[in-house]
Amino acid sequence: LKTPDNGITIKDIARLSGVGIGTVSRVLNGGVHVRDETREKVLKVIRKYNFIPNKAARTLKRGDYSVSTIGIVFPAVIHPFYYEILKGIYDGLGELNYNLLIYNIGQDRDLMYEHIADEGLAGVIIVATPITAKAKELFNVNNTSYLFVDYKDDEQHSIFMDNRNGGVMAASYLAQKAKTIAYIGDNFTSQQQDERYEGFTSELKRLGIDLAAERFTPVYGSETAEETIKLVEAGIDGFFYFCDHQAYGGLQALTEMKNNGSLKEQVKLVGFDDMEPSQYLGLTTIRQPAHKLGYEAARLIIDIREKHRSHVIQQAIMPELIIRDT
Amino acid sequence: LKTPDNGITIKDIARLSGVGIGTVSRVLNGGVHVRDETREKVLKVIRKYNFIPNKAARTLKRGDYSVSTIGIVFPAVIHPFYYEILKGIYDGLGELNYNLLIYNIGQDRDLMYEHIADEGLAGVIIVATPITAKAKELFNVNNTSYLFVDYKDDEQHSIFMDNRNGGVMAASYLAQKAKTIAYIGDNFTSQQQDERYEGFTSELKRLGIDLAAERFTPVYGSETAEETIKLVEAGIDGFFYFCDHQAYGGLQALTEMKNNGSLKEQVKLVGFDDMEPSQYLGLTTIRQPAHKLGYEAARLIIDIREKHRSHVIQQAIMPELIIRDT
DNA sequence: CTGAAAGCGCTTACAG
DNA sequence: CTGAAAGCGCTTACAG
Repeated sequence: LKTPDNGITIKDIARLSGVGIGTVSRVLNGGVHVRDETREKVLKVIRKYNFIPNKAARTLKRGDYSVSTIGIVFPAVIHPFYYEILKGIYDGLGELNYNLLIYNIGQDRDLMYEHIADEGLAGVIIVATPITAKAKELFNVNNTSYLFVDYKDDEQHSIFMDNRNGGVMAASYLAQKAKTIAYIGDNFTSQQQDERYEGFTSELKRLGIDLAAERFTPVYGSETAEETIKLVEAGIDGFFYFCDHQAYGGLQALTEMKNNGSLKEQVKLVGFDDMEPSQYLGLTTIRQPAHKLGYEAARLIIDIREKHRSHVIQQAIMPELIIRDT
Repeated sequence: LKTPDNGITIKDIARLSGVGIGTVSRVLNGGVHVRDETREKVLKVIRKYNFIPNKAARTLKRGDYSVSTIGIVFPAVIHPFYYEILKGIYDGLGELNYNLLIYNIGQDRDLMYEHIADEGLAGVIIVATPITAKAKELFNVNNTSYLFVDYKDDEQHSIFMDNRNGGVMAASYLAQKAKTIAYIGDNFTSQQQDERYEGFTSELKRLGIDLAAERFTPVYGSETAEETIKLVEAGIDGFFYFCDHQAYGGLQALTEMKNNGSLKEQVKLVGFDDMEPSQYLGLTTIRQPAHKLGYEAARLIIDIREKHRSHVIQQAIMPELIIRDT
């Protein structure tokens, strides 16, 4: 998790080169007011011992401003959708001149948050995952602002999709186009899926339609296609998938059935995300403006930091039904 | 570029809350051995003055190992391909427990490199762009290892695609499938394009074929499709595009022509990258294993740092011709 | 539970 | 040109 520096200090270098530490420091900082001969001597020792100046000491003494950096935390499993969000964050922070520090320590989340909290960051963006009460406490004590993205925490700043309404949109579309409707979801539980599912089933119920079947499969792999084929054979003609990548599996199933002549009637598919391939594949889907989500998050975290707002921001972004061939 | 802290120190907080600085520090560090009443009092002042502990002082005193962080530099314009590389870097560094610090300061590159150099990073990965001699000098003096990815610097550690051979592959494929061949490239100059172009044209020449036309268009937008239509009408039946996204424009042109009946003969297209939509679209392309490139880069920069190698690493990765429908 | 003090590794006036 | 010393803002034994 951490790497020690090699333990050599400016004092060692001074002793080893037979000069004072001030002289070593001068060599390190541009070498002005140092005799060439002395400088060479010191430089040789520095290189020999692979000396790296202690950054903390340097910063402390110099009274450096800290370069503005925003920390980013991703969930353990990264769906491609999150990369779209990351692009948005990168673009948004770029305009505001902030760097991104992406944390990547999977094993011990608590330790990670401890780190983040005393990193002195300008803010932290937490993508698509909750955090522990302990982590929140750490952030608070250290005055580190944080913002949830694509996740709704009722008591903290959050910017998120209106997943429930996305589910409603899918339901009302399929209700018009299909007779027997199924849901194929992700076999991982998530707030996002819970809400889409709730919106989808509630709207179906409101329209007097029963959900005919539901399956939960991995986002990647062949299972989604296989389940789709079975369900089509069982008479389902309308599918709502948790995400586009699962819908691609459905699309593949349909192509297969078309090719071997087993597809009897029209089957409608609705995805969720509107990832790049969807436009080329003609997939009807619920579009999440991922880039916008990230971009807005970037602006928001800076805003929170600067304005020191007292009220909790809860910003919902509405998805959009994109009707294509399916 | 930088933000000053608000100038408040632990000393101020101590004075303002009527306690010693040790007590403030204890509150800051978990609050053990502090009376609840005292803690609340101090916390109130901390919050009131929005005190953020100086990270440098903390780190220095604690003798913290520095958490291992690798800096990442992107070119000003980010092609989606680089995000694939980033995923690979993220995954590779994740396994090794390093964080990613993505620099995002577009305006003043030199100042950025200065920053990076005295950041005390475990290493720097520079994606698809050269750097100035001055930046190299800064990295060297501060003992900061760096590695070029998807760019070849003959004198520095580099991991890159064999773009020239990619061009050769495209040429030999099209030479078999088409009679009249054109190149449609990016209207930005880059090392990558220079090499693909060189490989492509050299191989055509070797096979006794003349390049019938070349055009340079923006990667995004409608120009590529428009140019493709014009060239097909002029008799071109084989296209090599700088990248998949330009080839998608070509694909779109073909679909359009097919639909209005103006497509007389078979036209072959070859892209470069093998981005996700390509597999769905049946695009023949030269695959660059972008994820692998990033993943290997992550392992390499750590290796360079740990082994303190003296010889320069020059690792070429071979692309692969993926034949699909076009 | 709390305060006073030492010291982390540097940089930078200040003398010489 | 060079050395000795102060001090950056914290943390953490050490007393009390």
